Amino acid sequence: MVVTRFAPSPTGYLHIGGLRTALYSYLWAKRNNGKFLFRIEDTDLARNSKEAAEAIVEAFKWVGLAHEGEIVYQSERFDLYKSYVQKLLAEGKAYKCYMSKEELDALREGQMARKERPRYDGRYRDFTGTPPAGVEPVIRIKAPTSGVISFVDGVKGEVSFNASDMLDDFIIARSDGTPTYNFVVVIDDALMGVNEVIRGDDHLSNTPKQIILYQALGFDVPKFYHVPMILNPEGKKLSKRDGAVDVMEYKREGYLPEALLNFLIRLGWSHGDQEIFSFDEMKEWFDPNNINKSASAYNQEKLVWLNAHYIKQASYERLIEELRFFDVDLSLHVKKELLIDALKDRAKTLVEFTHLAKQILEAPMCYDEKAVEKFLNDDAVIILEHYLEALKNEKMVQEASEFETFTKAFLEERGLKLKDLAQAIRLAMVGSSVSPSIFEVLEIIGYENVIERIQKLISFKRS
RNA sequence: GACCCCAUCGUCUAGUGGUUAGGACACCGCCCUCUCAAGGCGGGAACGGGGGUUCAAGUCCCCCUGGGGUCGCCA
Repeated sequence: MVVTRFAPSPTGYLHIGGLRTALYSYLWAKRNNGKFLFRIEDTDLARNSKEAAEAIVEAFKWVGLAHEGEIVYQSERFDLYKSYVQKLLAEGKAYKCYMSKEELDALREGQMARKERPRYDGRYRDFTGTPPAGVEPVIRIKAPTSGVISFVDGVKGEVSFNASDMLDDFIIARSDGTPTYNFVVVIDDALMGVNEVIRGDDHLSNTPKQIILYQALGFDVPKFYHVPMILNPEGKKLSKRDGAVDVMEYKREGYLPEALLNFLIRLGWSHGDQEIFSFDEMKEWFDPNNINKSASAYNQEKLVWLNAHYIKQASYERLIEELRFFDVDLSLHVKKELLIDALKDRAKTLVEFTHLAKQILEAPMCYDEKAVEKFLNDDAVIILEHYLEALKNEKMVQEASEFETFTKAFLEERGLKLKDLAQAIRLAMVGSSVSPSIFEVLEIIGYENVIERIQKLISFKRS
């Protein structure tokens, strides 16, 4: 059975790159009827926060990736890790190192000055004398000093490292007794039964260290997939300066989670020429073995296009529900379906959707200057006034088709074209020269409000 | 600097020795049209460079260049 996991460290929000590896892990587990587990890597008590862990879980909920079982918190498993440290110590596979931080820093500085790769020199590897007083030791693993460590990565293919220029006796437990990252990752993955690890390729060079640990601990080494990083549009590492990296920021900006997921799955992976993937299709076809080897640049336009696509596809109920987050409640509006139909081809995000909706729902507070100048000259005001009179005399016009019939008859009597009046009406309705079809807008706004808005524009122009 | 990884249109990608190098986003043009979108049709646009191997190289090998990652008592 395939068991995968997502294991973020709670130092902030859920990063977009993290979400992508989580998605891949989730999909691969689902495709194989396996399990997708969730673990919070909070061994560094000083840097982690409860709030950050909660924020990540919340983001996970938003995108709809469900994990199996309880969330594992590493901070609650220190005793477990300690027992494995003791085991390695007892077996002579790890040892106490009494080197102080100052000594270590001095060693590194010297190495850097000589342009060498900074590394521990192994001075306590075979130490048997009496330890220096007043130094709490760290625990180091005895790593091989020669040979080659290689593994077959599901994405990169065969990768190998020379132990001699890669490894040193790295620390598995700090002087305060807490275990370090590489150590706990290995123990937890092994104990949780994780056998396929999909993660960012920034972990590629940690992998030989972890393999050493798997072997020292007597665990099976899992299959690794190192997925390339997401770059910014300039091809550099994605950072906060490049816009949204926090997943929840996408929610605030009006993106649908399925658009985000669809965007992420196509960043580095493909299924022929297909662009749009339903969640079921993702689960059916995703395979980490054909993830692209090269890094891909974040491309906002594609996300926007995908989002527009999913907005077009969304049901009335869904859209009404999503819009609540932006303080727009359409549920009681009599023309809500017409409104939604009119806007969903035009809004690229839900934020845009709310702006467009409000523009129609609320009478304009001001008018676009250029539009007034261009479409509301003296002749146009007169036509509009006549139109207003005619409309008042008509008593009641309701549907878009009725507004259209009425308007066209009005124009024909005067030998005018729709062009001569349409923009003036639009200006009266929404305050600008851009809107959905005016007849639909008129129906949505309703006879009485239409009259009011036309009157308002005329008096604005006349004053 | 050392080590590791990578390299097809501007971007995401298809391509696994023989292709007019395909699709999508973006861009441009046309159609539709009450504006703006949406939609339809069409267009420009790529194999980083140099050596090999081969009848044949975007595809295999080497070098260069360029990019990315990692080198913590962070994860």
